[in-house]
Amino acid sequence: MEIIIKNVTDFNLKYTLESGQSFRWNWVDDAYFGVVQRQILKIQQKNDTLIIHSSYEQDKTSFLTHLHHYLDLHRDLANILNAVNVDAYIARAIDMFWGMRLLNQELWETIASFILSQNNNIARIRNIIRTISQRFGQKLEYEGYVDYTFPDPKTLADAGRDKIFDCGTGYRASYLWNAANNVANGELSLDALKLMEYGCAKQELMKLKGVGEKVADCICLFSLGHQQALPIDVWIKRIFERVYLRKRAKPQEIQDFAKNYFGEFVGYAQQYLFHYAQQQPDWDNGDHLTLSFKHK
DNA sequence: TTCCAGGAGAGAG
DNA sequence: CTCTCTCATGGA
Repeated sequence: MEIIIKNVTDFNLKYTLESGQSFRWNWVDDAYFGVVQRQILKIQQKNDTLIIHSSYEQDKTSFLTHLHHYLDLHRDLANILNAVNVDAYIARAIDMFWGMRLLNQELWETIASFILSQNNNIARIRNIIRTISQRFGQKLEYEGYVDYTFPDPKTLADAGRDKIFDCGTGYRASYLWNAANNVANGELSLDALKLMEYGCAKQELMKLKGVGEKVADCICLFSLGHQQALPIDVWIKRIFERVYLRKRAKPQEIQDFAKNYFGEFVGYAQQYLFHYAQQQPDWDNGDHLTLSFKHK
């Protein structure tokens, strides 16, 4: 089917799909291809119009509803960015990547992806996830583009640790296999997780081996829609130590400062800072905080 | 060759 | 509680 969404405000497809929160989108010729809801999606943006093609052919209304949710289009981004735009440093990040949104991705795939992300780089994470999907997922084809669903927990549990290791997952293989078993046997309920508050969901996720504070926060932010989650990876740690706190800081200190400084949408602030720092660190611009124009 | 990547677990102190 | 070491892998 084809879906045209017009008058999309404050949305940038490229920044949203290439900001390190999803590992599954591929740019081919003039469009992004990916897998959502076990269907291939082809998405293009022309100014304020989204052109979406999919192999999915049933129930257009519910598909459209899910698409809005997935792309985070139901939120008032301008309001959010205005709230976190409290100094000249993040102002540059916001200005440069205006329209970047936090996705609401499928939960199990997000759990698995960020278990695999630890002590790893984005390019290699993408390769590993592609390999796992190719070997254990279901093959899909649309307009000549071939991709694979991410395998469900039971499939990975049945495959075994060694087969997961063979996908290049390294020491994380046992973590992923363990998580797959926990979900498959009902010890961890994905449906229950979706209903929990942020703190409760994070705590529940951290019961999984291989899921610590940072990975749990990624899952909360990139799948469960908890905008107050602040994943602290090496980049975010560097930003807060060099730009904001100007000293070595433990994760909890950064959490406390950031929550107070940026407020309830700190997760969105984090995404802009992360993407900005990756492309143009600009660490030692010491005058940015004295130029602070909104923060009291 | 060594270092690094959207870290976390285990052990020592 | 905090600090340190280790865990596979591939690209720079």
